[in-house]
Amino acid sequence: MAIEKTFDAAEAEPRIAEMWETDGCFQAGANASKGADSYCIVIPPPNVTGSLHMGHALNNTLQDILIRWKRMQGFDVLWQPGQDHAGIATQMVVERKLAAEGSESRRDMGRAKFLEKVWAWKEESGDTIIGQLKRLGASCDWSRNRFTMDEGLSAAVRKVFVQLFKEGLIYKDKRLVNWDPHFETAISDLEVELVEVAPSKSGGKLWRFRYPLADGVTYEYREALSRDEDGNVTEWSEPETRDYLVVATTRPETMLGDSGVAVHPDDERYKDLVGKEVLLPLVNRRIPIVADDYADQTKGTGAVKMTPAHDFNDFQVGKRQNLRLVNVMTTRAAIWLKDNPDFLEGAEPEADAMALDGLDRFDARQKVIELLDARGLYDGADDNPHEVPHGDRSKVVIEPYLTDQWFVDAHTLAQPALEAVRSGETVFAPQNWEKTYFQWLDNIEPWCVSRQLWWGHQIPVWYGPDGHAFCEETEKEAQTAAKKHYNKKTKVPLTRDEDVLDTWFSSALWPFSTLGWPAQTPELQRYYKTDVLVTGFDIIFFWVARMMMMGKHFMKDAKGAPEAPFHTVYVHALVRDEQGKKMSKSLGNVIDPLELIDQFGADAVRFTLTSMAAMGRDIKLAVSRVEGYRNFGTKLWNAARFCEMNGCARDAKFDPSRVEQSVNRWIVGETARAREACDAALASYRFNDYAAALYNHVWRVFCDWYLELSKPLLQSEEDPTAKAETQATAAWALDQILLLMHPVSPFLTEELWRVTTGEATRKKPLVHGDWPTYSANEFADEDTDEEMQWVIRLIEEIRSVRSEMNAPPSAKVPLVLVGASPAVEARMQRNEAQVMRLARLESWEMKDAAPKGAVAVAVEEATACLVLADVIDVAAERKRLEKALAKAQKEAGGIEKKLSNESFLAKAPLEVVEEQRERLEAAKGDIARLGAALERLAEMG
RNA sequence: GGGCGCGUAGCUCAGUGGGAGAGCACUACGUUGACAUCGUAGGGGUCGCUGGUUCAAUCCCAGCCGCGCCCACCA
Repeated sequence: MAIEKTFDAAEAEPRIAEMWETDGCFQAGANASKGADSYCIVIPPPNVTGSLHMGHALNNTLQDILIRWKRMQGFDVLWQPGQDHAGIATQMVVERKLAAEGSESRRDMGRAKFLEKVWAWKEESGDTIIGQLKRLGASCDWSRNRFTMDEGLSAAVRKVFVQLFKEGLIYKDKRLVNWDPHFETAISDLEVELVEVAPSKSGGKLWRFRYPLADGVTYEYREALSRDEDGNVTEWSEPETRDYLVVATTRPETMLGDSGVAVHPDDERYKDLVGKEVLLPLVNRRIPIVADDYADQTKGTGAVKMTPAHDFNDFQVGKRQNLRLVNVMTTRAAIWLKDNPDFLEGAEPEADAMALDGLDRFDARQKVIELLDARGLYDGADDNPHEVPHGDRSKVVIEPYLTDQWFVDAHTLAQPALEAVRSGETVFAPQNWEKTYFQWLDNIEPWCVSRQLWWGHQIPVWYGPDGHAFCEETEKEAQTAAKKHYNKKTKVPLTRDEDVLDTWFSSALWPFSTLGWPAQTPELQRYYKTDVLVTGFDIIFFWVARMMMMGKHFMKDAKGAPEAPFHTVYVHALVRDEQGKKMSKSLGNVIDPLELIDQFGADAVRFTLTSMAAMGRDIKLAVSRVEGYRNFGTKLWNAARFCEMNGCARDAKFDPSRVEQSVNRWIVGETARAREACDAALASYRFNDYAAALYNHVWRVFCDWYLELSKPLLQSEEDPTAKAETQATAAWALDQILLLMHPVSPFLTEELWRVTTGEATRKKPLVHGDWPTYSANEFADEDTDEEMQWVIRLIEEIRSVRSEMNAPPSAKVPLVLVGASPAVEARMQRNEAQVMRLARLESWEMKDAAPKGAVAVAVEEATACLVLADVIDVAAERKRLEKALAKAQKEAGGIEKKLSNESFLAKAPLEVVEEQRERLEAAKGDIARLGAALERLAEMG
C-alpha cells in the first residue's frame, strides 16, 4: 500500500477515532496483560453544557498520554469520563437562553418547568463536550460515562449528606454568608473573588459621619499627634469639647442597620464614652458604645460603626458585645425598611430614611451621604482604594447576608485529608503545591453547601410541622423517622428543604461515585484508589482538597483504614495567551482548540501543549508553535514514505541486538536511549521532556542522520546483505518511533502503523501496541557510538568549511586525511560511502602531509584537508583558521588555569579532573593542527 | 499582611555545582527525487543586580530590584 503524499488529518482523525471506538479499544481493561495491575484516572468532569477550551485540551492531553502509555504497557487501564452539572453556571446559561428567546422567566414558570428546560438543554448540548474530547483523541472509556446528576451519583450524594448529618458533620446554622444578590443564593468563600475598587463617587472611599451622643453627653476630644516606637502617644492635640462621635465607613448605606459603635478599650480618646449611647442619625435608634479589641486606634477615627447583619467582623463583635442584628436589605440587595420588624424595633425613622426603602444599595449609599450632609453630620471623606468581594460567576458585589444555611464541618474532615499528604499516602507533583494545600486546609472554615438555586441535588431534608429536620435518603424514610419522632401512626405532613447543594459537593465524591459507590462494585474494588489526578492549580481548593476529605472519610482500604482517592496529584499550569494573559472572552484573546485542530490536526495541538507543559510554569501559547509541531508530524510522515520507497519492510524475526552495520548498530542504540528517556520523563510527569526526547530522536537523530547515513546502503546493490539489514533496521526503528510517540500523537502514528504493515500484518492496532522495554545497556555499544560521533563530526566540519569558503554546494571535492591513526582510517573506510555522500566528496585518501592549497579542519586526532579549488581565498582561509584557533586557545587557557589550581586538583572529584585533562589535550591537538595549517597558508604567501 | 512562583538568545521557554541549550524568528546558500510543512551553514546571551558558601556558581544561600499568581477583616 503506497503511503499518501501527505497526512490528511481532517480525513484520518475521525476515521481512526471511529475505529478505536467500534473496536472497544478504550474500554476498561482493554489490552491488559494477564494479572496486570490496574491504572486509573478519573477525568476532571467538564461542565455538561460547556465546550472545550485550551485548559481542557492541555488537561486531557496529559491524561491521555499517561493512559495510552500505561495501556500499551499492558496495565488494566480505566480512564473514567464524565460531566458535571455545574449548578450556577448551567442555571445561568439556561436563564439567559430563556431571556433571549423571550420566554417566561425562571420564577414565572416555576421550579418543575424550569428544571425540565434545563434537562432539555442538557440533553441537547450535553454531548458536545464529549465529541470535542474525542476529537482531541481522549481515550476515555466512553461506555462508562457518568454525569453528576445521574441516579447513581445522586444516590451517592444523598448517602453522603445523610451520613455526615447523622455524624454531626453537616448542620444548619443561621449566620452571615457570602450572598450573591444577582443569583440570590449563598455561595462559598471560594466563589468570591476580590476586585480592586478605585476611588469614585460610589466607592473606594472612606466616609466620615458624626453620630450624636444620646442624653446630652459631651466629652473632651483630643488627637494623638505623634507616637513613640511602641505606639504610645507622646503628643496630644488641644482638647475640644464634642457632643458626637465620628465614625468612618466604606459602606454608608449600612448605617441603617447599625446597632453599636466600637472603640478600643485602651483608646484614651473615647475611654469615658464606653457604656454611653449614640443616637443613630436618620433612624433615631439608641445604640451602645462598646469597648472591643477589634477597634483599631490607628484606623479611621478609632470609632467604628457596628453593623452585625452586614459585615463579617461586625458580626463577631456583635456576638461578643450582644449587639442586635438588624438586616436592612432584601435578597436582591435593595434597602428594606418598610415592614421590617428588626429595623423598626426601637427606631423612630425619619421620613427621609423611610424613603430609602426599595433603593438599590449603591443608590442608597449616595442618598445616605446626602441626607447626613444636609443634617450637618457629614465629616468628609478620604480616598480609600480597596478590594471588594465579587461573585466569580455573577461579577456583582457580594453581600454578607444573614441567612439559614447548611454547613459542612470542613475542619474535622480536613484532618485526615491533611494527614494523607503529610504521610505521603498522596503526593503532589510538583511538590510545592503541598504547601498551598496545607495552608488552606489548616485554616479551613465551615463549608456552606446550600444554594438557593434549582439546578442541582436537592438537599435530602424534610421538615415537620414544627420545623424539626429529618435528614434521610428518601422521603419515605423521612416519613418513617417523622412518625417515630412525633410518635404518630398517621402520615406526618413534611416539606422538603428547597435548597440544592453546591456543585462541588457532588464533585467531591467523583473518584468513588463514578465507580459505583455506594454499591461495592467490581470497578470500585479494582480501580479505587486511583493512580493520578491530573488537574490545574486553580481547583486545588474547590475540588482536590474536597475529594481528599470525602475520600478519606468514606473509603476504606483492604485493612479497613481510610483511603485517599489518589496516589498522586499532578498539578499542571494554566494556558495563557502569547502575552501571558489569562484567556478570556472579554479580552478577546481566546484561542479555540477546535479551530487549531481544524487547522493543524489534533496531534499537533497535543504535541504543542505537551512540549510546553513544564512543571510549575504557565503556558503561553503561540499559534506558531502549533504550526511547528504540525511540521514535525509531516516530517515523520515523510520519513515513513522514504522507508517505504526504499523497501524498508517490517521483519517479524528482526533482532536489533544482532545488526552489524555501524549505522544500524548506532540507531538501535539511539532508539533504546530514546525509549529510556521517554519512560523516565513520563514516570516523573515531565511531559515536556518526553516531547523533547521524541522531537530530538525523530528529527535530529532518525531523519537528519540515520536516514541520510542509510541512503548509500539502501540505494546500492553492492552489498545485498547490508542493504537487507538496513531495510529491516529502518523499518524496526520507525516502528519503535511510532510506539514511543503514540501517546502524544495517536492519530498520525496509528495511521502510519496501519499503512506500514509491510508483508507481515499487524496483530493489533497501535493503540494496543506493546510498549518496548529494551535498554541502552542491551543495544548501545561504545565503539559504535564513538565511531558515528566521529563520522557526524567530520561531515559537519567539512560542510561548515565548504560553506564558509563559499564552495558551491554542487561541487564535489577531494578530501585528504592527515595524521590519522590506523583505527581512524578503518573508521573512515567503514563509513566512506556515507561521508562521501553527505560531505559531497569526490574522493578521499590518506597522506602524511597536507597538500598545498587545501583548507584544513581539525577532527580529533586527524586533520581533514579539503582541496577546494585551484585558487583558494587565502585571506578568508586565514581568518577562518585564526578564529578557530582563538576559540581553541581560549578553551585551553581556561582549562590550564583550572588544572594549575592545586585546590582544584586536591578537592575536585577524580573524574572531573580527568575530564578536564582530556579536554585540554583535545584543545591542544586542535591548536597544533590549526597552527600547522596557518603555517602552510603563510608559505603559500 | 501571609504564601507560592518567575526574571537564561529578538520572541516563547528548557536546563545543570565543573564545556551556555531548544523551538520560532533572523541571515546566506540550495546540491543528493522522503520531506520547501524541507535541507545545509551561520549570527545572536557578562543566565535580573549585589554579596556569601565552594577548588569551582547561571545553578546552592542571603539581600535587593522588577513581574505574576494565590490566600487574608470592605471602618
